[in-house]
Amino acid sequence: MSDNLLLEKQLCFRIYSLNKLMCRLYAPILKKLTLTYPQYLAMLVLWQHKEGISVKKLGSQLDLDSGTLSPLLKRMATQGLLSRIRQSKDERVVIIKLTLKGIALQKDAEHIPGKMFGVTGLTPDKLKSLTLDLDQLIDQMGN
Amino acid sequence: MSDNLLLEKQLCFRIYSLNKLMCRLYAPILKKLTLTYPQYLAMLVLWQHKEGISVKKLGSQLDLDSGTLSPLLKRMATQGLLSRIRQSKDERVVIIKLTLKGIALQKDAEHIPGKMFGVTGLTPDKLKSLTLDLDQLIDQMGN
DNA sequence: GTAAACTAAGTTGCGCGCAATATAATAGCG
DNA sequence: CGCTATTATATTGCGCGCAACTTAGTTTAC
Repeated sequence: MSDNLLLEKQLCFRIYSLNKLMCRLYAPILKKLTLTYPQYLAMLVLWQHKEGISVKKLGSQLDLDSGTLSPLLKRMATQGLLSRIRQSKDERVVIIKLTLKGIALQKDAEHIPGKMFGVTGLTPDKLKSLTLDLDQLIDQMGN
Repeated sequence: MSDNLLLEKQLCFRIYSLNKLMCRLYAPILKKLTLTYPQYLAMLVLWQHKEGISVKKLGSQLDLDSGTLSPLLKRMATQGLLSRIRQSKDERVVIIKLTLKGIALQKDAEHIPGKMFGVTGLTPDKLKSLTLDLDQLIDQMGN
């Protein structure tokens, strides 16, 4: 009976733990913007598409399906951060567009990346190489 | 307005995506063992503690609190994988102990780490260095 | 020895993440 | 044109993950 089944040996457990840690560190910061962690990730995309973006395209960037996004976006619409409008040209498509309130949140978020970078304790070079490693891994694992 | 808020620049998004990818790749394999991904992680600890372990200690190894673990362990007990017995010496403590069925599952799981390592496409050296990097990051971020 | 503080586990409620399914609109093909 | 296949979004149900709270048992301090 080999010891390959030790928790400490699993790469997946490190990813799992690190993801939880990230969420926990972001949560109190994002709470001030009334955003959850996944909502923040959605906002990152939406801030780059102030002209509006379909649920489908948003989902492909975030790697999330409509089963996750539909209720998430509905909650954000309730908060007044975005509007959900069906495209008349193709009635299947719903376009997500930030409201002025949603756009305004960007200013309050601008300090976050720098702050979190500080928390990681990484050097810029180390961040870059880790980013490359993770991208390669994500690519290899089939996304 | 700098571009620090680009999704593609975020380390946290890579961790988030990679974690989801991991779950998706493990899920079909673990389904054959009637385990979810978090349940599998719990089993890794339990297979190393066949004499039994308290919910508290299990939680500290997995970095999960009783709010997550209690229902998870209850479901696993329902499946007949483990027993939950209060310690007479200290009635607050519940000891989790694998059943014969739970112990037997280990044989069916032994092929998983090797299989998943193959999926990552990593060399043993690369796995080792990535593991060190992630451990350092987890450590720095305060666990 | 009793009140207060602490600890372990459980419960409730909510937001994901995803499988499975449903609904409705469009595209493609004969 | 009509029928099928495909596409976009939404819904349902379930298992986390965690905050907030509850319950019950133990420790501490006076």
